[in-house]
Amino acid sequence: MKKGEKTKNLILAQSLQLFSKNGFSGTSVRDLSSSVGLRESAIYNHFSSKKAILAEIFEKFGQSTAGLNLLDDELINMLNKPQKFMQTFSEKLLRKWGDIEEIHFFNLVLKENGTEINGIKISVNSLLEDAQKVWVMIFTEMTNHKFIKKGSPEIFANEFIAPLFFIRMKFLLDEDNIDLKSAIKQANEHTEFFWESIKR
Amino acid sequence: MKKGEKTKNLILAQSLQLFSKNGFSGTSVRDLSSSVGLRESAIYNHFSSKKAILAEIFEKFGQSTAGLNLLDDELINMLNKPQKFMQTFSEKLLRKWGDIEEIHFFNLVLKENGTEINGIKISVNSLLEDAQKVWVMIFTEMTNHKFIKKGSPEIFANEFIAPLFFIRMKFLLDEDNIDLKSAIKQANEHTEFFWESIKR
DNA sequence: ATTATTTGTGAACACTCGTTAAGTTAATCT
DNA sequence: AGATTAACTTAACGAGTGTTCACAAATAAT
Repeated sequence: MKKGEKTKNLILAQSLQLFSKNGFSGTSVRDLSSSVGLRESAIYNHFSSKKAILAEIFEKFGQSTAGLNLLDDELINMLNKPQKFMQTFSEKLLRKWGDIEEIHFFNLVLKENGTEINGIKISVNSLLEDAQKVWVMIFTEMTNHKFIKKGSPEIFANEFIAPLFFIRMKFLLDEDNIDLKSAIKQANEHTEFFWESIKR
Repeated sequence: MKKGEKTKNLILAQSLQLFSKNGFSGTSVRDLSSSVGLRESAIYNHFSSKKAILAEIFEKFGQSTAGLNLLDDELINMLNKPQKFMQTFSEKLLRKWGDIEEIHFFNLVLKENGTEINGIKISVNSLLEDAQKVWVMIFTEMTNHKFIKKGSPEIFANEFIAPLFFIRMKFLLDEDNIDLKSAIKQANEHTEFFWESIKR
């Protein structure tokens, strides 16, 4: 890796960290540059503007917070054991959400919710909707194969996902107070409770 | 009401609006003053600093987003009809959350989450925890009187509240896309689904 | 109606902001 | 190795920041 590429990644990483903590407006280019040990002007060798940094952060981290990429073969083969499936999935999801960069990114989305960037609106909403869509698919599949009882997959999806986001906000949001253990514990409690409502 | 008090309230109202949209750092004193038709220096007749405005916003709106104040006698007398109780309460809560000032305040808390103000940390978390505590109380009462089946009131509270916050974020967050009707509809679906899990 | 007080303006302050240009050092290529 | 390109520094720009101060206008009290 060339030197330029290296510092560019460093700038991106530090920007994510600072933007998520102090917000985009609350972070100056001088804050950024000094956090990577450079002068402010050096930033512009790698990015055309401060906004361009934010844009590239969203290009890099913006996809797939929903968890679609967690659906590997091992997991898909569990579809016929819904409780096991949900438990395994939610633990994987929470572990992903517990990653420091994912935490920073979530904080950033909350802080910059509503901001336009390259004509696209940053939106907490779309995070929720993306996650919901995945689970509507999953529950549709499960009802079709009669692995769970009949009912609206949309409602099932809402009821399953909402507590996971709730847990995320409670245990995986405040950087000084991350508690992955409690998060997973409550997610298991949730899955157990939820399973009782949808089993055949 | 004297003139001074009037403009002070105007400044507070406009500040809540602008801070919630552009963030504290993203809003200048000149933005504020011009939004109420004044010069920037006039602001300092009513507030000692920009930060003091933010502090007073949190003093004014910061209490009781949890919904404790919605628990009037009419509602308490419904405790023995849990489904009716939950349905009535959540509709009241969502209507409150659908109020424009409440929407702005929620956006503000999301944006300024983690910021210290007067030594107190602004925190999304405490909003969730406050709401949860209220419902732990309620479900404890309901289990004691055997209005609902046995089980952990903490889990019940999580399972009941999480979807309400989920709904809030989906339908009562983006100012240009408020949909109270859908919010209430989904809350009713949720209550119905949830009721099946906790009825005796 | 006159005075006292409150609320507002206009201009300025010291400082920080994002960004650019010219020149220097360091890394890469042949 | 020397030549070429990439990466960084120093210095500066115009504009915007929060805040202050002397003064003017409007309101409230006598």
